[in-house]
Amino acid sequence: MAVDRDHVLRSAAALLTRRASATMDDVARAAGIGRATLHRHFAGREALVKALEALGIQETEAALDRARLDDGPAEDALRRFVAAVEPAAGLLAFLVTENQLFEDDVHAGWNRIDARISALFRRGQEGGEFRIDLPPAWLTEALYGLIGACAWSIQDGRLAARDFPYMTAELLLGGARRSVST
Amino acid sequence: MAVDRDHVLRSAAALLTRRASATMDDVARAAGIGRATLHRHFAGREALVKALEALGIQETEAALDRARLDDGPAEDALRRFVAAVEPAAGLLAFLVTENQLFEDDVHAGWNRIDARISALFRRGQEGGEFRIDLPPAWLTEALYGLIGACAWSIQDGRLAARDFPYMTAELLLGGARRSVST
Amino acid sequence: MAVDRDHVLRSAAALLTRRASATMDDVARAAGIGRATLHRHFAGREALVKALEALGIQETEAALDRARLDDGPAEDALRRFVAAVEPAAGLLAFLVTENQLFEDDVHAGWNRIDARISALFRRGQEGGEFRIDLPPAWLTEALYGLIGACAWSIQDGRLAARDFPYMTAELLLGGARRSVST
Amino acid sequence: MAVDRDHVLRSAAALLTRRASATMDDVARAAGIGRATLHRHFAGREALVKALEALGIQETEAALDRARLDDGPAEDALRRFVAAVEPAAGLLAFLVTENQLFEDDVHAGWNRIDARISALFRRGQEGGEFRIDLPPAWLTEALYGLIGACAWSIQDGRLAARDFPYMTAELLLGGARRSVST
DNA sequence: TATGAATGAGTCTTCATTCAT
DNA sequence: AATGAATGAAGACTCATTCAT
Repeated sequence: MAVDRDHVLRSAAALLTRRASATMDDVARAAGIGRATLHRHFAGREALVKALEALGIQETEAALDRARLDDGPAEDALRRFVAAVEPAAGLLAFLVTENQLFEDDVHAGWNRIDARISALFRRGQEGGEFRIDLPPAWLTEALYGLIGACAWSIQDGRLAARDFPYMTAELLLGGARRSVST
Repeated sequence: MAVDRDHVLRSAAALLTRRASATMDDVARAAGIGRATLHRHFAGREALVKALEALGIQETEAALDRARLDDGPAEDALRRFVAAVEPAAGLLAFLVTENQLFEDDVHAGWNRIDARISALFRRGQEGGEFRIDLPPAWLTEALYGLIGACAWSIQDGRLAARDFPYMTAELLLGGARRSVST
Repeated sequence: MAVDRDHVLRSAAALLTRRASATMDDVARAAGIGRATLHRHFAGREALVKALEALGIQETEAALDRARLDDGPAEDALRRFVAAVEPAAGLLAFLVTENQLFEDDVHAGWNRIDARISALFRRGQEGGEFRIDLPPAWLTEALYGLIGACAWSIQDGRLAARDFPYMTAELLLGGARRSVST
Repeated sequence: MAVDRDHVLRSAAALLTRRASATMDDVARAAGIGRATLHRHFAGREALVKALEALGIQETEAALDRARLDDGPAEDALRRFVAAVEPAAGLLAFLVTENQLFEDDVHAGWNRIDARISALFRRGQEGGEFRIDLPPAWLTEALYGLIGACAWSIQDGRLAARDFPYMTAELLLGGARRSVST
């Protein structure tokens, strides 16, 4: 009964996102296997974290692909991305808080993601959709922050997962202020 | 040469906010004292973290007080709070990511803060300033997320500290979209 | 090569009886295992001491059982007990000097032992075998003291283990004075 | 208000006899002074212990002197010694359990005491007062054991201090058995 | 392959001791 | 002389990792 490597990764992501200091023992127990078996799947803690990072990068980039960021209004593209990235929100939140030991390929992947999202905001600014007093880099960081806040709220049961795209996109796009023209 | 307990707390906050897994040895070195002396000031790691949490609660509540949340337009009150809380942004980010061992007084303090900020958003909604499709609880969480994102950006040098209030308040209030009426 | 928990306990007893301040490292080395392995078997120093106490209680009570204290002359019963308890003399001496953290079950066990030995002395007094000017409680304490003295003498090589029962029982029963009637 | 060095020694003896692992802090608090002050009186823990040992040796030898061991029947001499040593029983018990780091003068003192007490028992044996099947060395050890048991019983409140000489001497001399000729 | 047992490395904590006042 | 503050050294404990079955 070969233990599914992906299953281990998923449960590890869920656990480590919530509590970055979780023990390898905790991770193993969360996956329903023994410590030693966990070590057979991932050479060590570092390898596990790297695998999580790689998975987060991969799923985020896949979400970016699915969102076709270059098509149509930037606002719609952003909504598509937020909806597409929802399943990986936990992994993304994990990545955001682990922003130190990024090395090599993970760092490169993160840069690619940054660049694509920033480019989207820039396109929106140049197209007159987005305001220009908030730099794309900050809008990108803010998006990460909102995704993280949303993911944590969902994990703690304060928010329903199905509300994620609306809450995140609406706040980022329109803010809390009541729109003047409405 | 009496070591100031407050000084130890400040440097510990700066370090632990950046790297939650920092060793007691690291914390001591950051404060310029020995491990044993650190233990004289804080009975153990747990006591240190609790002291940090208490400080974060305290400073955030002080910022809420200074912002006079009940005075004038809710939007202005929010701006005042964001500006007032800026020095404690790192502590606040630390609190947000440590969302587990909240116990007793810290939990109570956090609830007080939550209640006051939520009440501000509710006042804004009832006064017609804020949109009503985003619940106050989510707006509150989003504010935490933005403050955290901002604090991390500043710590990593991607954002200037003096831009904190504007970036945070503007995004939260107006969003990225270009205002229709402009 | 599974390390026997009982073997660890035995060597720990031998060491701690001799030197109560022995390090966990010392205990581990005496058992031929590493510090961490010792911690796998006993959650901590306190747990180890409690296990030793429990073992001492258990072996002493077993010796009491084997000695059939209620059968025949009290003097013979006492001789049987002293002979039966000899292998556990070190543990008993350890218990006597650790007379503080007795809690819960250990305390209860110690009380049971006290009661049974005191009852034996009382039976001897009531049967006319033992003098009545020395209270049973003191005779019991004296027995502990003699057992301890004997155990220490053996450990330090000043006395042969096979002489233990004779030396202890003879002195306790007859004292140093030459018997008048002999 | 010069703190009395002897007072510190006395309270330290009382504490360390009860709990050999007591902290220097505990010792200082028991003496009503600060840790640092304790260190002004005794260069270190080792020095304190050595001072205690020296005091124990000194008081025991003084008791031996006062008892005039060579005068009259050995039995009476033993009674005199037990009575004389009663105030130092706690110190003696401490010495008995600390039987390792005896070095130099302390060891020599202990040997002197051993020799004098053993000589007393030997004199009793040769004079026909004491039985000859229990070697003087063991009788000496047994005396220490009984003194220790008595001291512990007194400290724990299970025995009155004024009963010490009778209980100890009677048991050691006559044992528990009812004397035949009585 | 999976796992209980064992352990080296490293962190946390305490204690005896020193220092500055 | 006495003491609060500071700390080096050492012990207790945990965790990631390896090994034998």
